[in-house]
Amino acid sequence: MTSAPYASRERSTKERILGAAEALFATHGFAGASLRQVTAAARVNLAAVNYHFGSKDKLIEEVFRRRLDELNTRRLAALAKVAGQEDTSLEDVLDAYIRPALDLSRNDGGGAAFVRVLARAYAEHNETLRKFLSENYGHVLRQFAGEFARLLPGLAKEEIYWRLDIVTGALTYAMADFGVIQRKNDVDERDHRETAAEHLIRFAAAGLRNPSVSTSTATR
Amino acid sequence: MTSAPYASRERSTKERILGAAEALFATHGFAGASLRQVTAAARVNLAAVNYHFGSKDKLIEEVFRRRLDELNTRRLAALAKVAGQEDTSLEDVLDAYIRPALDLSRNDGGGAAFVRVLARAYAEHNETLRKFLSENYGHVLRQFAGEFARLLPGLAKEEIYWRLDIVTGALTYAMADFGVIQRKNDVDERDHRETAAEHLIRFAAAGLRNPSVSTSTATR
DNA sequence: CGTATTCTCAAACGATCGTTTGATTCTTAC
DNA sequence: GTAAGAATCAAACGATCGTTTGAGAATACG
Repeated sequence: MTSAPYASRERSTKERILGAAEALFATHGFAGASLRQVTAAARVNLAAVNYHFGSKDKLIEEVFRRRLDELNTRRLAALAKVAGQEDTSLEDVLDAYIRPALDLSRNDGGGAAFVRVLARAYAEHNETLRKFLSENYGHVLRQFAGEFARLLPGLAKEEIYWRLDIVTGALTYAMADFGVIQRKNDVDERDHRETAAEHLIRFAAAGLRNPSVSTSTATR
Repeated sequence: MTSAPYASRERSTKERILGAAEALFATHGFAGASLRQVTAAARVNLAAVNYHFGSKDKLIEEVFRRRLDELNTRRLAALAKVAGQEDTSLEDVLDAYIRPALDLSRNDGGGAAFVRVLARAYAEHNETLRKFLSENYGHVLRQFAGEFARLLPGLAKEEIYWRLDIVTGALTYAMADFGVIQRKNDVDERDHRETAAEHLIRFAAAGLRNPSVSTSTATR
């Protein structure tokens, strides 16, 4: 049909591998999911992974690149709509940061799994992965930090990075549905994530607005 | 010397295994750290793990039980000092929740590693582990939720669990030092965690105090 | 058409995994 | 001192891991 060889399968071999890898990495982790599980789920030959991607590590990187590029683009696009304007609120910027991740998690079948994979990446101490994420994620974080600095002139730049770090951690945690609290069975997964995002935005906004204090113990 | 057989080593075989496992699980994850790595780091024989613990899964459970019991006890003790009193502030209760984890992370050599292991447990989807953690962690969370409910009469019980879930996620994230922001090299690890705890307490308090809103989109 | 290239496939590679075995060494108790 | 028990050890078990191989099937291109 198109130019793809061995074509006219429902999806190409590379895409099927990426989809299966994403789902299995989310469930069992990078070390816990084997290439035999991945290729079996994708209904492709075992050797296809090393043929199309070179190695398991390269496959992991490709799983990230596919979604992360889109997530970063959406976040920056949402930020561009509100950045620098007078009537922009803190909630608007936080929404630009959180909403794309929420949308990603419910658009197609694989997005929800990727959010969990993203949380894995933070938990894994893999230096290669950390470096890869920092390169693709760092400039987005920097742009958001710049806008937050504009809206929060009372906070030092370093303080903003601190708080943004907490927000990102809480976001990753909430989005990945790693809470101890298990949602009721009659509540849909979408509603669950939507509610989580609403709470998180209000929570984060209140935390970011909190005025900075001098270096002392937090209590008493 | 004492009653321990093969004794008068610096520490017993079981404790050496637990310590080495804790450190390696924190660095490489449960699936990523092998028993050969663990036993080599502990300078014990490979078969010692299955002899003393029965299996790798049982070893993982024991790594958690050792620290989690102490963490839960400290948290409940700290909560008991401020619970039910008139002049208790939200920051006090949050401090009772966060401070023990901070102390644990810097007391001895293994505590800091365990906090990272704890974060791993949230990331791992292992059902056995989740169940184990829920059993040892659930009643503590419930007691804190009760005290928060007293201090925040305007919030529904379910709303409090939501926000506490976010706090726990952010705490785990911050404590495990999983941020993208890397601290300056001249800042000590202890100061780093202390600063993180201060930020987190102020952040969480502001987020918890935020009045509840009706079910609508968070922004606009 | 025929040749070249791309892709798939079954099979096997060596390495490593968790676990088990059986002999050996140390400790305890009478 | 000696038997019973607990702990350690080297070695091997079968299973699974990521990766490689070489032949064969499907496609592309002249």
